[in-house]
Amino acid sequence: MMPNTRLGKRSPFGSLVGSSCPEPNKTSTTKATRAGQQGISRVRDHGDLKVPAGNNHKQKKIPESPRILFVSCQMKMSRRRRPRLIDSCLSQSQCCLLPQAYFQCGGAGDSQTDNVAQSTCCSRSISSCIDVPRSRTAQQEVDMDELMAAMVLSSLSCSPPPALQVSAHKQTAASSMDCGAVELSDNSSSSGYWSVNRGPRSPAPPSPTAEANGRSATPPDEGLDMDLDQVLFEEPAPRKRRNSLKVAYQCLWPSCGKVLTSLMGIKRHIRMVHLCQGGEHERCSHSEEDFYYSEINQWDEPRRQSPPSPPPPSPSCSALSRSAPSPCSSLWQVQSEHSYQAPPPSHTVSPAAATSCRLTAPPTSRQEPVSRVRSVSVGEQWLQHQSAPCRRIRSEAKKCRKVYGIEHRELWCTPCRWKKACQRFLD
DNA sequence: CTTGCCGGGAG
DNA sequence: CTCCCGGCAAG
Repeated sequence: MMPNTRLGKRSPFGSLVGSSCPEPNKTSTTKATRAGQQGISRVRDHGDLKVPAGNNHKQKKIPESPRILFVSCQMKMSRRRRPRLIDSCLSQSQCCLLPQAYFQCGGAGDSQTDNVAQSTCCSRSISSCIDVPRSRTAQQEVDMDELMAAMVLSSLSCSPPPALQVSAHKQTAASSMDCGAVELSDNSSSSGYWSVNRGPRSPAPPSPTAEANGRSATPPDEGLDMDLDQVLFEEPAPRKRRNSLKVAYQCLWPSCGKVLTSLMGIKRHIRMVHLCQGGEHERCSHSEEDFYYSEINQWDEPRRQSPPSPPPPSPSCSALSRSAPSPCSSLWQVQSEHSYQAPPPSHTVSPAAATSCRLTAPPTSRQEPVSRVRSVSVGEQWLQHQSAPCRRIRSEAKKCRKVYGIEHRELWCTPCRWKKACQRFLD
């Protein structure tokens, strides 16, 4: 046999994933313990997948795409949802086990330190803000682990802050614009951004009064409806973006939902309206507003239906849940990222890819995205998917039972007769 | 409920 | 080894 390599029956990867559970005593293993071990190990095995390096032909390589998705989704999590572990990490002022260039979590939130961090921007000083590298030239091969972790923890550190003083804010805003511009012009894949094809620093910063009036002075015709049924999620591909693509940014703040077409506008809106309303300067770090808007891309089609005003938010919904796509669409978003998960039948991926739990080919390029939404909830969806393992989908493939029927059991292949995995109609 | 199939036992 | 089946999990 292959000890410690089987997850148990119906393992998430079709019995192809190793189990981290030691096999205590085969003969004395009761059903209950077996079942319990399965349940536990499934969840856990996604965390620490133990896939022996190619010593078993049945082993499948676990794709990296979930992480990529995770990064690209730029998961945003409210403090409420912060895992306790990370919470304790934050509370203890411990530097998280992350590349500090991406994220540092300091406990005190010293404003002086913040300033230092902003000025050096790539320094390794402890800061309560997210330390976004000012320039990462040609780092397209950024470690996805680091990115993922950075995204998670940076999002966690950016819980809704109360406010910031205006004077301090301007300084922060300036540097924020600076870094933001660099980041936008940077490769989008490195930061989870979808870079908007805008020249860096193109618009001059508007006057503070204009900023203050930004909420009401927003052109109302920029309201875009997030047609979540048609939301497709892709990896950033800015170069392929067509000219007809409209980009808008929706504020994810609870009870807001404002949509602006300008990145700076939405940042300014978030910063001014939501982040920096009271005091507490240190909570309002630059780049924090990145986590409170979501980019909406819409192809230039005459499909606008709704009035431009933002939809009335449901009072019971948080920003996360409000921005959450419907289960269907988010599922599709996730699935579209993972070739090993079957797409829903109504989308453009060919049905052949539906059985891609076997990890055959990467997902086909989908050429008809109508709109895209970077939203908080995709990360959560990803987490849910992580805990709901990639199971062996009941495929369309015929099985002996289906083909011949129970009455012709003698025609079945032997494994089918033995209630094993069918080997005649492999899918 | 059905279906696929893993784990395990009997011979 | 073959053969069979309990039982789990997904649909």
